[in-house]
Amino acid sequence: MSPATVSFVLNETPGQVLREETRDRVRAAAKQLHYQPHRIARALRAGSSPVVLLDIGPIWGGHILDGFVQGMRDELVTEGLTLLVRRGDEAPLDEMIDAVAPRAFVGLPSEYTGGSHSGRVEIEEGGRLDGLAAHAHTQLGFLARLGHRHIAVATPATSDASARRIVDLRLQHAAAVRSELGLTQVTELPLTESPEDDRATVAALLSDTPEITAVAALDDMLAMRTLRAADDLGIDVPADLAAIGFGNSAVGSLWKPALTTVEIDAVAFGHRAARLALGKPVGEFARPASRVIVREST
Amino acid sequence: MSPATVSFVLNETPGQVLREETRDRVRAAAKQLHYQPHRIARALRAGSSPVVLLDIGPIWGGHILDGFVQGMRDELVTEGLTLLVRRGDEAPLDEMIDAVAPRAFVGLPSEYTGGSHSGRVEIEEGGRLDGLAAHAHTQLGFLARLGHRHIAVATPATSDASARRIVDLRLQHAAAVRSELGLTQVTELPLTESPEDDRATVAALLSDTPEITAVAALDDMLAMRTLRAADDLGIDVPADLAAIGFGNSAVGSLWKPALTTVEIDAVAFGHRAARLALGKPVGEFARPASRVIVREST
DNA sequence: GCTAGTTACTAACTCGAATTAGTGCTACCG
DNA sequence: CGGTAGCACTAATTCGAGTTAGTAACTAGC
Repeated sequence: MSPATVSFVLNETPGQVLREETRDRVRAAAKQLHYQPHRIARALRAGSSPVVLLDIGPIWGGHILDGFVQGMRDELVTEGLTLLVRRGDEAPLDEMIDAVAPRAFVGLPSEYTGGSHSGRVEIEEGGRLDGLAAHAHTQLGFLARLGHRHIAVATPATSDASARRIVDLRLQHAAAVRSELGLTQVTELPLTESPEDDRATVAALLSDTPEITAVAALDDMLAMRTLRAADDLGIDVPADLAAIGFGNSAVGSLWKPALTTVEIDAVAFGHRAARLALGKPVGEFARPASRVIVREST
Repeated sequence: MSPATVSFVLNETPGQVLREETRDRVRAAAKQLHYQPHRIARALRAGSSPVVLLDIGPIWGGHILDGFVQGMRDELVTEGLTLLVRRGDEAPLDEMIDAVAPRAFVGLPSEYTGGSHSGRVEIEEGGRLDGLAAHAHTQLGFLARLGHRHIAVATPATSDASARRIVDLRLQHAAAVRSELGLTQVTELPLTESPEDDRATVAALLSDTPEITAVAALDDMLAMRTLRAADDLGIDVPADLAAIGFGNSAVGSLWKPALTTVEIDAVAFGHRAARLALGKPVGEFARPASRVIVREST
């Protein structure tokens, strides 16, 4: 068995004429010897590892993320690629790209700018139809249809720059759909990790701007912080203050009152992201990318 | 500049006599040419990528995980290694090990058995002093000291085999510390994703075994499911039923009543895991690996 | 027996870095 | 002038897979 012949068989090199019997012999030998191609050597030749790196921003988590990852994986396995996920708290992005040499890189709105690395794709999620802007539309539109005009947007009171960037991006989307939805005002409501502080913040906001009748939160956790503060202040939800979350997390349905929230079709987003990263054509969304799950808090 | 000389300088090969001026010239040239050593080629020579793969079981999440990852990373950067984390829902473990060829592999109690891969370390977390057994001791011991004798352990009603394995492991730990703590009985309380089902399960358990006065949950989420069910059933917490969580997650302090929980020193565990994986000696714990955060639910 | 066609072979080389053994050159000392 | 450090060089190899060009061995047809 020459290395060349073996290579032709195992990699099914097109245009190579080999007897079927020979192919069988090679395959049998490979099996018997438990031949496992050395991936690093392959990667060296190919120029990159059979890996796509997904960089998650600091905010996303839980339910949505799971679906997104799932969707990307579905798409990548068809190409024999493995998905690697980097969370905000893990190794620095550069270090990670350097260490694994991925075939492609997918970043949700991130700090990462510039870069000569091949196959790098940035998803800016600003899409009017399928990005965060659309989700803002879904969330605020629902409140608008219920008659709310003054709405507060609950955000995390973070000082982290990259987290802040995402928050600002989402506030911009909210502002962008404001007039279209006939909303009078959209105010920011920055919440912390402390229930006491949050109570004070909510109380201050409502006394400053009593016209506010609803809170749209950037995630379910923030919505629940709001509900907790409202409960502490003796505010009736949803009669005096409605609240809607984002992401349809598990605790939301458990809360009392059960949290109304926006669910997004994360799996479909994952598919899209993967196809984009691989340079394959992305199709249309089969159904709306986000929808409201109505429960008791609105 | 010969390749050999350059290699000696850049890798600081010990035992090589070189003039400082030459070293400087090499370094300057490397900088000017933006020399970036190709990691895959390096990995090929070294036999593995400069990466340690951490495999998280299906249960862990949130707060604890963050600390653990942080701790491992602290330790690994000193060796120039990058930490990669695999969650339960991502690519299969084999595929991932195959794709990145990590220097070492760290698995929390997992399905993964056998394996010729070098540097693979399984952490069985059964340690009496510093593992899950110790945490069970911390959690149940606290309830025992409050006078509880019949305790229910809230578990996720999962059918997933690997998740089930971890649950069983933790139930075993609970059973193991039972007699030592003077507890009469430790019963399993399997909770689902449905508040209605949970309410029925809790009601059934308490009518079958009215002696039960406390619930110890395997994580905070399960503790909150229990609290939700208790609230629905009109059970007074903590007077008629106490509840303690595990993991000190963010929502726990937000809940009403605020959740008593067990916090574990995840960063220290991360350090240990990394040192273990690298074959370095692991020291003693400076302080208890877990402690109770007392709030209103007990 | 010659030619053409089929099939599998050998040998050399790529990817990029690291490492070894051996060599050449300079400078200094006795 | 010979000997010996001190220093940097050349050339060859390794890691494992994959690829290419050229060739050898065999069979079939005329």
